Amino acid sequence: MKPADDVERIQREMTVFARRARAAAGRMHPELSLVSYTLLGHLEESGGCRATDLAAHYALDKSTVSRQVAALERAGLIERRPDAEDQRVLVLHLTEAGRRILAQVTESRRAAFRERLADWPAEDLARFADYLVRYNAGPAPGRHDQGPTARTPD
Amino acid sequence: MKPADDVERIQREMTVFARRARAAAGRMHPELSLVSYTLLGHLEESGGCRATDLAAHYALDKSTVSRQVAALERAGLIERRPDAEDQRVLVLHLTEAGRRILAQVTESRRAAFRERLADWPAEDLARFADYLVRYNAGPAPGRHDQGPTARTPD
DNA sequence: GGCGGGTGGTTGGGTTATGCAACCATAGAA
DNA sequence: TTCTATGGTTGCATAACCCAACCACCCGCC
Repeated sequence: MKPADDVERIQREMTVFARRARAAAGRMHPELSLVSYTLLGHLEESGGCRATDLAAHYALDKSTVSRQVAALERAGLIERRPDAEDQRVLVLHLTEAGRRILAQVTESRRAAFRERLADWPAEDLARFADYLVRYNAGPAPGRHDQGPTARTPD
Repeated sequence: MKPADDVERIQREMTVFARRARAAAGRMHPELSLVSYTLLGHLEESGGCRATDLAAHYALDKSTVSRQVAALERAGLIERRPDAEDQRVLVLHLTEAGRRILAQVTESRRAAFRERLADWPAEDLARFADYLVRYNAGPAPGRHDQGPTARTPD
């Protein structure tokens, strides 16, 4: 099979996945949208970061992230701490409640995933994850985002 | 690495991909949203299908698909042909214009993908695509969709 | 010390995508 | 025929986005 075909398959299947994941997330956890969940996950993984970092990483507008973050804060799942280095910056951290909810949803999602991935060899699973990471590590298509020296889009 | 960790990585990276793809799609092809593009792609691949099939496949609501389809028809990219077997059914087909646009966008997207996937061994590419297909082929998490004998969600 | 550009964040405004529920038409079984 | 299930459409409310305007702060430079 030609690589170009694989590229198309990748695009298509990724989209299918995304759509279903969104639907499933909304269905399973009305309290935590897929985006919110993802943001929380990112916070946990990064151990706290700025709103701008989130925006860059997910190719979202500042304002969108700002609102999402505000909602998460209102819900008591994260807190914003001023940065000592830079007064403009608000570093986002998970609260205990946030950590708890996140773990809960993660576990629930994981269970669902595990079910459908049950018959996958661990090796394939790892390789699949590696592929995704590798893919996303590259520059975003048609848009510059993320990265230490991310420049503003326009 | 534990499989559970890989499962989480997969979820997270898929989401990142989805977000960026959406952003990039909107930026590159204002005329054709990511969803529309995907629907067209599905039509081409399937050689015509019902709106319900699309909804099931992408875990979208009937109404959402109905509107998207209506928009695509207004844009002259698809046409709805009554099914001889079942008068309720409208089979969706790509028009010439639709086929053309689709090819155009596909090529453009493919170029972007190719760029970032340039240094991937063809073997990895194929395997990556296979993983995605295999993943999506399974039952949707938290929701039953698609499939010959798809039962209604609720 | 005071300016001016650049960056982090918020808010106002408007658009689009989506889901849910209600409704119509047709198919199929009782 | 009547009753139920299925394909589709439409009304309505909501959520998520993006863009642009704006405020606060950092930094280099006068």
